[in-house]
Parts: sequence; C-alpha cells; structure tokens
Amino acid sequence: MKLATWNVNSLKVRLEQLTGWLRQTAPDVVCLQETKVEDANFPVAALEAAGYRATFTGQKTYNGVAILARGPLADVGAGIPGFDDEQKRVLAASFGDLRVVCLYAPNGQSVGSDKYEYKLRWYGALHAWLAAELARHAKLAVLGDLNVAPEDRDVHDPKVWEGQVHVSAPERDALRGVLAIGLKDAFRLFEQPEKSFSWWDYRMMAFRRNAGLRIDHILLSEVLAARCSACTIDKAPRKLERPSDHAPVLADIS
DNA sequence: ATGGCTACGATCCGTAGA
Repeated sequence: MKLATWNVNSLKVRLEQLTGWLRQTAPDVVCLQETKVEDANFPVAALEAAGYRATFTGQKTYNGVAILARGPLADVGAGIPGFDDEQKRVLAASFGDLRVVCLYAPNGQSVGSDKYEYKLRWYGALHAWLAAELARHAKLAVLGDLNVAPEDRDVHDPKVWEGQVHVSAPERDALRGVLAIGLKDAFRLFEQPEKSFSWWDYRMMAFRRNAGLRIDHILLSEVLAARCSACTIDKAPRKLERPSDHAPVLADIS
C-alpha cells in the first residue's frame, strides 16, 4: 500500500497536475494540504473519475486539507478535538484498519510573532490529541506539511536558517515531542540522498539550486514503521510548469 | 543581496506563504 502527502497550494490551480500524478503514481491514500477551496466547491467528481473517494475540510483562500483514498473512508473528524480553531488544518479518517491524520501545520511567520505562538500552541494541542489517537489505533499514519525541518540536514543552508522559523529550537522540540509519543519519521527509516527537500521557494530559482527544506513528513506508528519498505520524495511535479512549491512524499507499507 | 514568486480576493495592491 502506498501513502502520500502533498501540499498542492491551491487544488483549483493544481487539479490537472494532481489527477495526472494520481494516474502515474497510483497511491492508495493521499493527504492534501492548502487546498484553498470551500467544501461546496471541492472537485468530488473529478477525483471520483480518477478513482478516489475524498473527505475534506476547507475554506476560501487559506488552508484546507483533504484525504483521498481508493475506497471508503470512515470515522472522519475535522480539527483537533477541544482546540478551537477556525483554520482548516486537520482531518482524520480511517481506511480499513489504517488510521490516517492529515495535517497542515501553521507557518509561524517569524519567531516571536503571534503566528509563531499560535504554531506552538497548535503543536501542543496536536501532541496531546495524537497520543490519544495512537492509544486507539495501533496503525496510525500522520501525514502532512508540518512546517518544521527536524534537523540541520533537512535545511539547504543551516547557517542562513539558524534560529529562523521552521528550524527554531522550540519548533523542533514540538515536532520531537510529537514523535516521542511513538511515531517514526518514515523518511529517516532509510538511507536517503543528501540534501533531500520537500519544499523550495518560488523565488530565486530555489528549486534549480536545490535551496529547499524538508518540512513535509510521514510519521508512522511502530506497527506501520515495521512494515514500511520505502519512503521517497517525488520531485517530478515540482518540475512541471506552474508547480506547487511543495513536492509529494510517499511511503510504501507492506 | 533581506528581495526576488505565486495564489487569492480584492482591485490596479495587500496578505500570506516558508
């Protein structure tokens, strides 16, 4: 089984790229972020024609997450229970006995800003909730744009980024805390090329210079990690005309 | 080099992303 996560940066703009990629890659479960589409306008029919059921929670202009699967999705829940938030960033659903959590973590803007404080509060609430989810579901997969580069090797130029948002110590601690409940960074279960990233700025020809960050992640419970045979970043969609600034991340589970 | 793109909803620029 193939799991994937992709921040599409507008599902409306990227719909054809997405359906083409689904045809080529044939993932079983896909988590999408930054759909930027209200639920009433979600492209249910186009995705159904591509062979996918969808559950989604979105809003105009900002945020929005969705889970696609090659079969029915059950026990859908939007948001972090008990964490009041207008921003559509969190969606959970079950695909068979697999529990899937799709996340679009706050950006944080700059260290010390209100948005940074919100990011850390969001991570605190996420941590507590995921611990409960993991207690209920041994087969838990958490996928999404987590907006944190866990280590310096996940940053193209650690000196330039030192202390900045996405790499600051409190953010890395927050992500480590989430992993500490019993989740593995699937990408680091395997030998990987140096300078592997999942996001590149649109500006400054960042993709061509491979000036990126690894901020999109697949986190697997112990049971799933033991059955994970590969985790890769698919850079192909980032090379297309009018791409998302993020590349999809994929994991194979036996 | 502190900007540089891109998407969006609002106008002909501001907000946000990371």
